[in-house]
Amino acid sequence: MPRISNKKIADIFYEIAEYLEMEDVAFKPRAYERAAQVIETMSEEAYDLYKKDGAKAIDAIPGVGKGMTEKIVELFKTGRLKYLQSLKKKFPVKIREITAIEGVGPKMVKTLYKKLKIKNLRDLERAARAKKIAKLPGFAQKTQQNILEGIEFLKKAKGRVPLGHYIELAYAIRDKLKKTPGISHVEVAGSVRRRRATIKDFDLIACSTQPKKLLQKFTSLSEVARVLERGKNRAFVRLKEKIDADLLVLPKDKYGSALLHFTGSRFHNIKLRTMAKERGWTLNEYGIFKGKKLLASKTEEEMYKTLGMDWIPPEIREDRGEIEAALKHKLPKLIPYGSVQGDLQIQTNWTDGANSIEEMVRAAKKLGHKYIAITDHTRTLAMTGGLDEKGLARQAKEIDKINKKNKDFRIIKSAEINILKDGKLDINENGLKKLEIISVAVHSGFSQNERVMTNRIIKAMQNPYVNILFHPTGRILGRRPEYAINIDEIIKAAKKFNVALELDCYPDRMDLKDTNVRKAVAAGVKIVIDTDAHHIDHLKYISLGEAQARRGWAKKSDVINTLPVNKVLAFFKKVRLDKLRKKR
DNA sequence: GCCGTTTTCGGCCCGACTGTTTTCAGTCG
Repeated sequence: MPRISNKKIADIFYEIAEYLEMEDVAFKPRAYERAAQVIETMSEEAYDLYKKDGAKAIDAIPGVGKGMTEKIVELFKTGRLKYLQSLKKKFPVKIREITAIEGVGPKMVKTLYKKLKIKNLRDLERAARAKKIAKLPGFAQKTQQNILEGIEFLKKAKGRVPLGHYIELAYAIRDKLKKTPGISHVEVAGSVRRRRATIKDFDLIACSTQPKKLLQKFTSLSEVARVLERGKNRAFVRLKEKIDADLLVLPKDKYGSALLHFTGSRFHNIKLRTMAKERGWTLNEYGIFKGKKLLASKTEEEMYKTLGMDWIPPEIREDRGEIEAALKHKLPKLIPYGSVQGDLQIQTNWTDGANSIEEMVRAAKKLGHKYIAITDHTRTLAMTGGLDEKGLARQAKEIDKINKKNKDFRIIKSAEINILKDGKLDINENGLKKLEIISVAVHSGFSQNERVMTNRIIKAMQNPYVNILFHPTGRILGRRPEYAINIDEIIKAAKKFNVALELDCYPDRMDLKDTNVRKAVAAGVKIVIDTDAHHIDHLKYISLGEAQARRGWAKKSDVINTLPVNKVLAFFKKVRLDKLRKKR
């Protein structure tokens, strides 16, 4: 049975949604999109659910009913989907490839295919260059030009990008707009405000008495490469950094409704609007209305309160139960920003890091950290010059020396120990004993099958010395998928063997992902938030980790390194002693 | 195609902007 990934199922459902959109089918496209989005971001693989509990487990996925369950099961059984094949037969078009162009949707694809037999991006580019597009009914010069420019952009753009590489730019743009006359509010909304691990564009909202002036300033910022849209209260630009930015400007008393609208997520908004509708109200970016009467718009708190619920932190606005919790006044108290007191994964120039231990210490202190763990790679990671037992001992001496010089700061002796293919560690027991925190990670054999990989990691976690599993699923955003592991079993083992799971918040990793954090936390597994810094400039990413922990509904008490250093060390020491005692 | 403290049938979020139009369809968020 082919192991079809969630990503693959989601891609197929998105594709179906576009084909149905093309045929003007009502409502179904959104049903498929909604299901695709849920499957794409859920914590466990649908395939694992199916193997364990059969079709009923698939049917239990929110947004997936009888029809889609059948289709998913067919994919698992045959690796194919007859329904998609029949859609493709009718319109043999690479629809998602073409609709990736900004401003080109399913309806245009249909015309392009019917009139010019355009099936993919290459056909489209050729037709546009030959000036054939402008002659089509409903198309003209401008559309043809937009298509050509859109194709050029697509060639350079990378799709969704890691938040951490762009977040500073988003806020820099916000800050530039702050000084515009007439402005009362300006804020970054959208997936940046929700702190999704990857983003597609920037959504900004502002309130101003002079929207024209503000939009003028926005579209003429030095960061802007091209203006895509510009209306009375909205503009859409393409930045030189190969990412788009959207600005919505409304009057001051609409700040709350505008911010809510532009923060999303889409499905969070849809649920709120449906709730408003059930009461005979309407909800839009201008407020909540009963007929023409305005019920709320000034602040988000007021908006939520009018709907009978508590204010919901943006990080969890994904329609994953937060609305129901807010209605019952039972939202979790999410870990506050600034809670993490020390970073427990840092590489230095002893292996593949760029800076010395002392440089890392200085940078960490500047950030307000009270401690860091030095976690250079170990022996078998040869390309990084991994340390063996002797190397670790030499490094320990160096750490002792620096610790003596720093009274108000503590360096913890640790390592990122390699889990070998059979689940053994590449540092012997004597070496392990000398470390204060023992963290382990997989760095090879990524293609092992799920059973082998899962057992391998669980075997490592059983080792009584092991405290933390680093970047548990191994994903690199946009480059490498998670390795095949059964995250449920990993979480169960983490609980059983008292091993913390890392939320590695280097922007390209963000691993554990939000939905896995939520599962781990629900299972009572402890989390640590680390940057995996290889350079002093990486330490600042810790707030991205806090953001993602919030997205996983984590509380401060779920995260070990919110504790002061003595408690952190005591915690791990106790775990080790308990495990050694049990072993005997 | 999904879903249900009104429901297993009858609903399904809402508005701005563009381009090609003479009142709107398509796209986007």
